Amino acid sequence: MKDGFTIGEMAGACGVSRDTVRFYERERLLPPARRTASGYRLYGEDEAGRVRFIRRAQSMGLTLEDIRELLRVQRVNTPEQCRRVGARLRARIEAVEEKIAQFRAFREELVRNLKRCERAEAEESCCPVVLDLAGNGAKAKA
Amino acid sequence: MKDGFTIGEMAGACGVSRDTVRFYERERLLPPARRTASGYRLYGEDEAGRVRFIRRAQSMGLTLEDIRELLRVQRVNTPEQCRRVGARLRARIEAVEEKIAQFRAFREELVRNLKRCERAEAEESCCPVVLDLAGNGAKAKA
DNA sequence: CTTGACCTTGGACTTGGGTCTAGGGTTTAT
DNA sequence: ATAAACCCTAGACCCAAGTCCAAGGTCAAG
Repeated sequence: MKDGFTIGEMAGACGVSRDTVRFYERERLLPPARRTASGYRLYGEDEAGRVRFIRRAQSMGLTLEDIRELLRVQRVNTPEQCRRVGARLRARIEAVEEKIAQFRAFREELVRNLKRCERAEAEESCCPVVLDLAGNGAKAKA
Repeated sequence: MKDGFTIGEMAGACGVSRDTVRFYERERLLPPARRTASGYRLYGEDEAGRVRFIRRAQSMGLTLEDIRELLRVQRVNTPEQCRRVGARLRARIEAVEEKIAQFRAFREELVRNLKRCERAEAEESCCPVVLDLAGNGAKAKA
């Protein structure tokens, strides 16, 4: 049986649980696995890569549904499909760029608060940190 | 009753539902609201700012628990607390920076796929897009 | 003084993304 | 040849973060 990994091996290698892998298969994020004669699932690097992609995408805030969409992109055949895929990718990239901008703004907000905190500390004036809650997009407080 | 917003007004202004506002109060992400004589909740810009902060932080991938932590930072008094707050903010900022880096990598991954897609289209060779699933961190396929 | 649009509470329900359990079968090491 | 450590399925369960509902109270307009 040396032509693949068992579910436990591959799950471990990807930092997820066996149950999660089976769950992804049920949810069609992974294709039905090859099986040994006795019915054990058998995996290779492909599947492992796919699981890692899912986790990465998830940590970027995509839902499993979004990811299913992205994965449908695989093994495209007609030029027509090809164009749709391109469009999908472009949309996704824009969304990611937007997200990066938001993160930067959020970071600035935290930094502002940290500075205030440090200034107060230096002055021994005792940190009047009140998070600058309204932040960028919000109406200022007059 | 012109000294504040009703729950519906302020929820609307923040793009959340009344139920969500009440939920945040129950979860102690908002302090118990002031009330009118008849028991209606009454809000000002402060609370609205706070709700917007929560939503922004959430969209950065923080859980309500994380946000509760950040909010506890408000109205700090002793220098001791001040230092803890500073540490917390610094940790959060680092986490956000890490996240930005991940996003950039993810973006690159999507761009690579898009390029492949476009190249294939140009060549009329029909898009053999197979998402480069393993991506940055993963073991290469041999 | 009623109608409709608001507000109150408490509690049940939902959805997404898993996680766990029971009741089996298999493989490997000893 | 048996125990430990895997694997299988189906289905129940869990948690976060809301969302919805019922049964009622309030307020502004007509």
